[in-house]
Amino acid sequence: MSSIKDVARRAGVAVSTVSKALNGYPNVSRETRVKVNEAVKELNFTPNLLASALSSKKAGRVALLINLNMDSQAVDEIDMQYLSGAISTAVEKRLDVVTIFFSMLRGRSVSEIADYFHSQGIEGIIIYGMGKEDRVLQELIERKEFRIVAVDVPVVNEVTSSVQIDHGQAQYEVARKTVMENRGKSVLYLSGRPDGYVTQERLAGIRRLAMEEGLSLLIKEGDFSEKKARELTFRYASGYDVIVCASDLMAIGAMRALQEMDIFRPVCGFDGITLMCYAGMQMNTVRQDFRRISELAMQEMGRLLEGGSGRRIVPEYQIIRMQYQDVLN
Amino acid sequence: MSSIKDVARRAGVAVSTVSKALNGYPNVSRETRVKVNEAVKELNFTPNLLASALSSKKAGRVALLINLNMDSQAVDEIDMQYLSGAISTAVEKRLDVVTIFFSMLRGRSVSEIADYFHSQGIEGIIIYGMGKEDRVLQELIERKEFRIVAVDVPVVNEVTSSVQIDHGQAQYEVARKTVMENRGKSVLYLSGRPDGYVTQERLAGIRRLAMEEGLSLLIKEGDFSEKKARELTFRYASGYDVIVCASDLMAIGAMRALQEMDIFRPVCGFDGITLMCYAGMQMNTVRQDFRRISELAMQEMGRLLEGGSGRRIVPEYQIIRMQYQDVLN
DNA sequence: CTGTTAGCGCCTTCAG
DNA sequence: CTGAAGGCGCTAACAG
Repeated sequence: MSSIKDVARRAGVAVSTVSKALNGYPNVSRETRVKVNEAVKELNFTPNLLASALSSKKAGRVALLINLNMDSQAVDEIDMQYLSGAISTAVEKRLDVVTIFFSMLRGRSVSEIADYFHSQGIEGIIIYGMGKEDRVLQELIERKEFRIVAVDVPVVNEVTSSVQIDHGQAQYEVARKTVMENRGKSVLYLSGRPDGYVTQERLAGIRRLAMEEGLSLLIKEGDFSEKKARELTFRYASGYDVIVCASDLMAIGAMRALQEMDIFRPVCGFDGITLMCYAGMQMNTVRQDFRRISELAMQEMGRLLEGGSGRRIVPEYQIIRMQYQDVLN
Repeated sequence: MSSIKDVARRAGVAVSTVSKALNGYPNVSRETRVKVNEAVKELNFTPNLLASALSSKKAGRVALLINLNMDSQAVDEIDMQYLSGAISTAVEKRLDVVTIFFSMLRGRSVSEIADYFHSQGIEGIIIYGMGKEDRVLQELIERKEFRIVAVDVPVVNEVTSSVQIDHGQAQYEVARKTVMENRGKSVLYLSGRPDGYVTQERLAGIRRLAMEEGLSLLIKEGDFSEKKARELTFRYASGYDVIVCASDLMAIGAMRALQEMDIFRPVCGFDGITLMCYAGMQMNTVRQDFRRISELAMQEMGRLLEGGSGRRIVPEYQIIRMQYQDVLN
């Protein structure tokens, strides 16, 4: 590996000049810039990130904080989409990325975590699936020591932004479609974990629908759990016309229960994960593009890292009526 | 963030002494070691990885090279298991990890890739799902510039190891079980992509079985593709007693086809992914513990990074007869 | 516009 | 066993 020194010698200039030329500083003449670039090509020079980060105090490293829930292994798809979206746009933006699972942080205090990040040269954090009760992350955000982008959580300040779809509206529309199609008058709603931010928004959406359409509505906490959804469906489904679930996994659980009970009720899910196709389920769902959401998050991170100020972003969400489709087509 | 200097001052010793104490050098007295540790605690000192890496020329960073195939989104589970296993043991071993997708390397030459890794301070690479034809990775390994652990690929040299299950034996056993249970006399085998290393080993396994049991055997390239498996099943299944697939995804494809054809043939899969349960399929599969495999890979990487020499590791594989289980249990 | 000079935070000989 | 000094590769004032 050749260093900046070699380039300088080869180009017949000083190291600092090379540095400036490479980092796009304005005060470098056309000629020298060309000379430097030639030397770089010839030597196949690639700047040492570690050194550059140490020296400039700008590592440009961002941590992807994701919450792997090992309980329901079926949602890997979402996490992979998140990862893949974030990483690919990080490459474009020449940002370094480390993946960190929530479980690695468990039991550590906020300052321990902060120190850990600092010591790793991490300046930005993208948080996926943060809970409402998560005091530690909450505080990490409040400290404002890191640029943060929170996905699906409406927390913002000078240095943190949020990226999310409009969950309330999405829940409203997908539920509305299902109810209308089936002329339902009563709805059993299986909600997410009560400490999730999205849970509240989606609840608001279904409540608005119930209000507007004069539906009778029973809300039960399904905790995003397939199992729990199944149990709740067994208990309450017979008394309601339509079942609306705050996640696909719960919808699958509800479907399973209905099959066993041998009664029919229209069910609607939410995320639109591929699994649904494999499970052979047919229902309406919002079609979330998790990859895109994550790309946006990283995009926003890039802005923040370059000194942009935090703010809230709400990208347009899109609802695609999803029918049962054989995955093979 | 306090630096090593602060610690030195607080402990009343020189920076170099702190460094030695912290890095477990032998020539430091018991007392000073204690003093240093106290100072570290009090100041909540966390060494700066970037600086330490730059200075020592040992970054301890390892890249996870994974091959996300966006075509069949159903195998995210495996990749997530890989990631999660590798990352969690990397944390234990205090190794820094970056996740890199194959797609990010496409079109780049070997030396470009090598430079990229070097510039990132990457010393080790764990390769998941490398193909046989992959000249670039092949050469990267041959260069011996990086410590490498190849998962499921039997490539080794002084600085690269391999971690894998015994695919031949596994294929043999799972197929054997299925054939015996159904008293089959002929087998349709849907193999994986021809350039995959594991494909050959599994083929050898099924061939051995056919030989030993005197089965008639038809082998077709299924390319690990659900769609292709489906087509092949349509074409050939009726003439054979049992269908053996080199991957779960293909097994699902085969099952789908059989359902549509409305004929019954026992099918056996391979990996044992969770999806099978959701798809409502019942069949024998090897139960691979991808997480564990990845943990072993990282373990081995740790060894290599500490100067251990490369060699081949074949952990014991375990076969668990997997029945159809409702995921809710 | 270009070169000189300090560091960034840590590790590592080499004297003491 | 401990401390002083040099340097890893690069950036960032500051002079020229």
